Amino acid sequence: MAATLQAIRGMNDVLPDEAAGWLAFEEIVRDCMHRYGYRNIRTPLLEQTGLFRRAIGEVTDIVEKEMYTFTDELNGEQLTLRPEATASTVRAAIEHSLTYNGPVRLWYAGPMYRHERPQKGRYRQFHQFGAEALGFAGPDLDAELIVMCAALWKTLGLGDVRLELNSIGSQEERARHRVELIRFLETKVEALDGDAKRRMHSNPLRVLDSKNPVVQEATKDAPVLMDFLGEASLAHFDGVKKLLGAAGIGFSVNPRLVRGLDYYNLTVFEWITDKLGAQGTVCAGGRYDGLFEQIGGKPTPAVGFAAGIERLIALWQDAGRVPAPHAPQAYLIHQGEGALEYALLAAEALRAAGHAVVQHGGGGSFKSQMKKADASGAPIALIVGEDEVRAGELTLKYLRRDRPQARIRRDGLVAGFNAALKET
RNA sequence: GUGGCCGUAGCUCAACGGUAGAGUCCCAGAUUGUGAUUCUGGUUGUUGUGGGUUCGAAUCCCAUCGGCCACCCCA
Repeated sequence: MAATLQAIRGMNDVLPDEAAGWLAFEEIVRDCMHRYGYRNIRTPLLEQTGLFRRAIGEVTDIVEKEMYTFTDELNGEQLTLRPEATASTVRAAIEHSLTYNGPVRLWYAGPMYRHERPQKGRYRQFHQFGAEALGFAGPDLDAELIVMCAALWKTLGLGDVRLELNSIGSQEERARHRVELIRFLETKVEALDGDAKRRMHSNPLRVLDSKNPVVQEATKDAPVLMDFLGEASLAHFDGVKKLLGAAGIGFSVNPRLVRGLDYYNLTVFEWITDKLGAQGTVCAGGRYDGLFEQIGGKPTPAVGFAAGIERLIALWQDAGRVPAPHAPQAYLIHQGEGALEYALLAAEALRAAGHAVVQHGGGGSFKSQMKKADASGAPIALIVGEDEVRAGELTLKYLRRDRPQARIRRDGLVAGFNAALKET
């Protein structure tokens, strides 16, 4: 036998037992998006590498070392598996002039790819859903997205997520703060660790959310970005906070909250849990008013978020809220002369009426068929033997209730079955 | 990319230098047309892979692949 083939590291099979939960989860997300007026968009998993380099930022970790990038050997194009979907969504919006007639609300879901070392809640192929409100400038959409998330957590029954909020202002405001921050960090350089020193010039904001207590202590009097925000930025932030207050959504302002991707401005937010170990961020987003221009579109304000499906499903499981998979309504056992054809047609009649009926396959003794019927979780076993075929009937046995089994007429099958289902 | 722990039956695990085992699951029978309990019997392995040490390796050593967790970073 050839060497065993296995899935690529960090890319997981979602097996049927678990996939049932995924389907239920996705259905809840779809329903939520629909209720808020967001329309689905499906973009390719593969894009030109340049899209992500320009959108996400050349000096981010994602672009520098985490992208699955390769050359298409057939035509020499540089391609990348999407590490996130906002860039693709905006690219599609520009390419198809989606905001020509005014702003649009969009949502997506699907796999993303980042070449990181796998650990709890972090995989090389992982799944996100997200929403993007394109063409809206005011704080109302920032708030709407956050309110929508809160509603979704409520539907899912997740209690252990908290909201952190910040405003990172405009590019100009960040630039002025950056100068002051670097000046401050240079005075503390002996207290900084290697990571902090490295980032001091490349991404000084990142130094502020270091997990190293020594670095935290040394930077506790660092210049705060919030103090550099002008009137317009502060008004926008106040608008968001006021709406969240009105909606009764609790949050804490974290002045050190920054986002990993370059395209954000003004509002940034994260939904965080303490229940998933080191990967506590379950959903994150913010405003990205500059992104359209950055990748060649007309200036268009926009705001969005992305949520990690694996992380949310893990939380959902912890909370014990994942619904049990649907069992079939009946398991159909057959044995003897003419029973197979008879059973097949009976099953088809029930399925046409909307019922989930599993017909036993692969032979086996009557006893083993009964065992399969039990294991299927179905409330009812339907039995077809030579007796039933001759009589034009089926035997109906309740598997989960102590009720006598009964014969039902084949020509009144659907009605008889419906009546029996009510007794389960 | 860095570090720690770990890879034995489909699953959960034992054996820690001397014959690879248990539970569970699965299959069959007890019960020839009636499941989930019980009893009886049965199948299941290149001990992740490749080298090395040894009379002898699941066990010790090295490499490699994979898993888990953390760092970095992120959803």
